[in-house]
Amino acid sequence: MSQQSLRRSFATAADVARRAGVSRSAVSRTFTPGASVSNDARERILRAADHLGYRVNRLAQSLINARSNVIGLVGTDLHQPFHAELLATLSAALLADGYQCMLLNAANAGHDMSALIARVLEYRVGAIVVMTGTPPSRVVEECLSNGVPVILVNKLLPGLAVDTVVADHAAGGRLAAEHLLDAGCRRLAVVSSAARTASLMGRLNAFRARALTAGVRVRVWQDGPTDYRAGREAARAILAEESLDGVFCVTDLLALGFLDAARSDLGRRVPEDLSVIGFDDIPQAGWSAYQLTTFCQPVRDLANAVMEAIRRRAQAPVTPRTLTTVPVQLVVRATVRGLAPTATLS
Amino acid sequence: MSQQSLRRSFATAADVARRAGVSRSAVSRTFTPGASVSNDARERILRAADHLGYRVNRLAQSLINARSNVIGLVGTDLHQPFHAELLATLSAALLADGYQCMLLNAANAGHDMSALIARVLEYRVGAIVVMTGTPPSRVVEECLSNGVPVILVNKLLPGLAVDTVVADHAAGGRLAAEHLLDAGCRRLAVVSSAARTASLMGRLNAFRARALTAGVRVRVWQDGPTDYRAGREAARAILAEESLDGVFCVTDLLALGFLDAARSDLGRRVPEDLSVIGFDDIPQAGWSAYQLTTFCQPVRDLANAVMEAIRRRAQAPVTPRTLTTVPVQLVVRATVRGLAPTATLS
DNA sequence: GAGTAACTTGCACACGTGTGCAGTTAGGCC
DNA sequence: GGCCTAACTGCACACGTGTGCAAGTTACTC
Repeated sequence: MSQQSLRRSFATAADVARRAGVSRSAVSRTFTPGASVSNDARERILRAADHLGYRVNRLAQSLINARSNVIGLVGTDLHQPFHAELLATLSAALLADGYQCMLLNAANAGHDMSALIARVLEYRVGAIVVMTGTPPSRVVEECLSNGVPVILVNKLLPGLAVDTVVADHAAGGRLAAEHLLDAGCRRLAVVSSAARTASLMGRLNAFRARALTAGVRVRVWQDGPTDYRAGREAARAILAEESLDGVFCVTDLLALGFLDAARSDLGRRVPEDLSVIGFDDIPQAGWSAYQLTTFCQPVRDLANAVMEAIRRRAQAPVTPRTLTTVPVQLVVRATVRGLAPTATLS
Repeated sequence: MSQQSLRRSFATAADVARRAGVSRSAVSRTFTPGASVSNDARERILRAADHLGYRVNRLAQSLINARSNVIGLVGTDLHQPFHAELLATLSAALLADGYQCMLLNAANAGHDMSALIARVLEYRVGAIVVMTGTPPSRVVEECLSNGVPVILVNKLLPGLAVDTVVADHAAGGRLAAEHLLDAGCRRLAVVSSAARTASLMGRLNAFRARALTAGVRVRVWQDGPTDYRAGREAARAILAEESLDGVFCVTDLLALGFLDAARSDLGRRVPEDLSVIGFDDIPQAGWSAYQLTTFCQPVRDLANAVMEAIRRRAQAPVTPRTLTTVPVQLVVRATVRGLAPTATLS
């Protein structure tokens, strides 16, 4: 295909212009929607561009516009099912809208996160979406003061002009309590983690508040991370020391670990002796070894809300901050007593 | 912090130079490792830069160098546990080495993938890593002819000058067969998918070949995707029509679905009646509801090999293609008859 | 003290693109 | 045919940075 440019680097607009016998401006205009080029010239240019394998240099383009259409995606624990699903959905939506995603894996959380965000600022990203983990507000302020919008998913940073998208954690916690109470559970516990995230605390507090309304006290466990292993350890600790009949785990991973330990290590029957509810509705929750009753956090709705916020900021950068709440939905399966659906496994 | 530049955009090197009373070159050199600046000037410049919140504009920088230190990461099915883990590990390694990751989620695979790669080429990425899915060789050729190295993980594209990193799928398949034969299984099957990937076919063929060596024929199932649901369906189809005592699922997700269907839908006892082996060692394989015997595909080694290849190409772009094979490791758990470890669950 | 080497510094050009402005051309209408 | 409008085209500047080159400065050696 390419003749002399075999080992050379990319063709430039000037190369295309030379081959098509026009000025470089014409080439630029051909690739700029809405610009004015004659059909004849456009056709010659497109042919030349195709022949040379021309690709617009976004670096130069973004340099002019002072802003690239790259979006920074910040996240931690990307391997966790829910985070992975959110990332997959969000990145697909961004790509479909013509954006590019720069992935910031803040694996070693905390102070590292500011360094990562600072690095991505060097690319003049069009926006930064924080999916997981909480960024220090100093960094967020820096983004905002430089005109880079920040969008937070499932976390709250009051006092900053950031758009925020959250699932309705409080409704989930409240419904979880009601569901367990309806099933006749009276000795309740909630299993959370040492990370006092806004989303986790929202679920926990709403659960406890609703239970108290019914005169039921709640044993609270907050320790370790929010993964499978922590769920198992919570079960061993909690179930050994007191007898419970209803547990709300603020995360599916916690719930699945809790379930496994309760069943195989501690010999409890679920849901006969013990009811368990999770949160997130990760794929594993639906696997037939678990059939966990949980809450679906609609990832697609979250992603859509984020896209909405990005588009809004792109058009009008100075609009006031926005808070979008996405409803959650109870998914009834088979880990709550008496309320199991007439089991039909597809 | 910022005085007049509150709502302004980013500060430039010229701004810093003005404030520090030096030329713009000095600023550039201050942020270029190994360049020559006096300590006095450097200090004044750093102070001014800090005050103004200066960040090097990588767009302009990469425009000069004709190459950015952004790496394109191509993948499909990012929500699948193994893919998510590979992505998490690889992105962390890249960030630790000073690179940035541009994520290309080729969710709607096939022809879309070329469009995505073409788009990321516009950012003059330093390299492209294909983690999942197979890119059309036309696009790969375009990358190479433009001097953008391509690195393939777990797939083979013969005849192209691409560096390749693969796990030792053949060894895994062979060992799986041996492990089942050692356990006394004689009625074997392998469960794969309709996707005839090099990695999947490598596992399958080696398994079958090794079994044939022992005079055992193998029932082969290749249908649907490589997920949990497909594993269940395979179990229903295969176990209904013939009696088997050893099954190798080429993916853990397939194996877990197979296990669940075999146990709860079809009433088989595992491992007493039926032995099952998976591949990948995703976290769920170790959960106590499954305790799946499988092969660990060492994600960290794969990531390291990729990093190695990137560094090599960065230094010497014209070195001949490289093929790195990463060994896999049998993880013995409890789904193969008679060979379960003396169970101690930590 | 002179010569020289090493180190600093600023100028000016280059990277590849978008776009305002002015100039040119084509086409329609009287 | 002359005039007016609309469409098209090219020039030249701008974006923010890296770096070769030459000029300037400092320090060291004989």
